Amino acid sequence: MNETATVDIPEEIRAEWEKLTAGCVEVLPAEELRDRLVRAKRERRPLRVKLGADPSAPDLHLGHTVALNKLRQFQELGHTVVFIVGDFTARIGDPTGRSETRKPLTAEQIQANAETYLAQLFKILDPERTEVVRNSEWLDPMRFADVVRLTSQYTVARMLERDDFEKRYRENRPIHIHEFLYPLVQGYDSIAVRADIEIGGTDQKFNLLVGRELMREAGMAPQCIMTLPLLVGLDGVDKMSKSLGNYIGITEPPQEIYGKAMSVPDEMMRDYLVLTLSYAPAAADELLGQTRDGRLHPRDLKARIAGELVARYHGAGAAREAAAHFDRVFRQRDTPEEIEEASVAGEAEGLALVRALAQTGLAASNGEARRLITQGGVSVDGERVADANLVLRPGAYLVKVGKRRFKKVVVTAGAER
RNA sequence: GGAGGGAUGCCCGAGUGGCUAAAGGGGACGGGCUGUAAACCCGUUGGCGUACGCCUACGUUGGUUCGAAUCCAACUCCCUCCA
Repeated sequence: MNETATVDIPEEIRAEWEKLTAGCVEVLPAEELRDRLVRAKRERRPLRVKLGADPSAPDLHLGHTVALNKLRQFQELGHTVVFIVGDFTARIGDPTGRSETRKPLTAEQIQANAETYLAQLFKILDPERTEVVRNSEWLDPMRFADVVRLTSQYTVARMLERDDFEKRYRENRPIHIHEFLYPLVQGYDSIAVRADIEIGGTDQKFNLLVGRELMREAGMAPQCIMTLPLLVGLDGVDKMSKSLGNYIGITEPPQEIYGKAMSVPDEMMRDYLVLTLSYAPAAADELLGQTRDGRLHPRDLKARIAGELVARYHGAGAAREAAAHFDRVFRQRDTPEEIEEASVAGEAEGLALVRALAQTGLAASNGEARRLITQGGVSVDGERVADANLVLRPGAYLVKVGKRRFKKVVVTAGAER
């Protein structure tokens, strides 16, 4: 929020301005956004705020919610969200980056994904103020001549300005021609939905700007763009993404959300407060200040974040339960209230613990089970197991692996069949 | 059309005939400590067997050899450069 600070904001929209630009990295151009907000207010005309997403993976995680939260804030001020389901783009499969080539999705998969997507979307967005459109609506009917016309509005040199293209070009790594089409298609979407504003992560800046160019070319007022930080994932290093496994999915069970949130590095707490919980930056800083001068324990602040995240997606009751569960299992090292039960068949004299672990899924293989025992990671009925050759006689046992995996293992005598 | 480079375990990446189940890093997992599934430190990290051991694995197929990830041939895929 650097350059926006220099813009004069009239009193009539001061509060909204603060709210809407909170957490943003860039607002371009700030004057245009200001003017649009003022005009919208005077004319009582909601602005159209665009966000597009390819329904390639059906589950939303907190990273996605950063932009959605921002859209929600627009809605709270009366504006309209135009959500574009990139069903056309998903069909082609975006090979951007060095991630392994994404297999193109079938129409059915896209349809199914889009549906779960939308269902999750409205956990955050207000359906009353959301228009959902699919970009196949206007991309499917395009003829090749239309595509050529679109491509003629941009140059290779300008395309190469995009960071990741420039980098790959310089490093002699492949850039596929159709990747050049993506920014153009995204920009064309803006024309199709007559966007006033488009928001996206900082990695989208280039594409968002292309939208401006194309709109201007088309004789429309170019959209304003707002970029949001990329939420860093649980590892504290890379952006949150499903493929990196450092994510918290919004449909995950309460205990998972809570636990994963507790594993977020301390330094990330501010981002989580502002970006995932929509705290005003000043309020977040106040809390962090308290942790520094000892009035608030960092752990307690993190617990608050974890609890509020659970509450957001599962309700306050679930949040309390998740917190209680976490304290019980991880702080007091106690056993959880509910433990999954698994039954395994043994011989008359029982079954080797190693096998029991492998067969109940507590270990991936006998070898891993043996390793876990050797490393002191397994306990049975509260006793740490030292002997890797321990045999469980028929009966029921509470088996714990590591710090957080429990299972009630029932060993039955006499092999079935 | 021509020339060159490459394909290794979950990922990255070393390894150019036996000492290589394969260096190193990342990730993951376990332990210690703690404020937590933070941070930090230590350890483990193909499968099967209690174990000497056996099996599977270095793009695919075949070959050379007592012995190959390492040599040869063909094939598949990928990348770069010149035109």
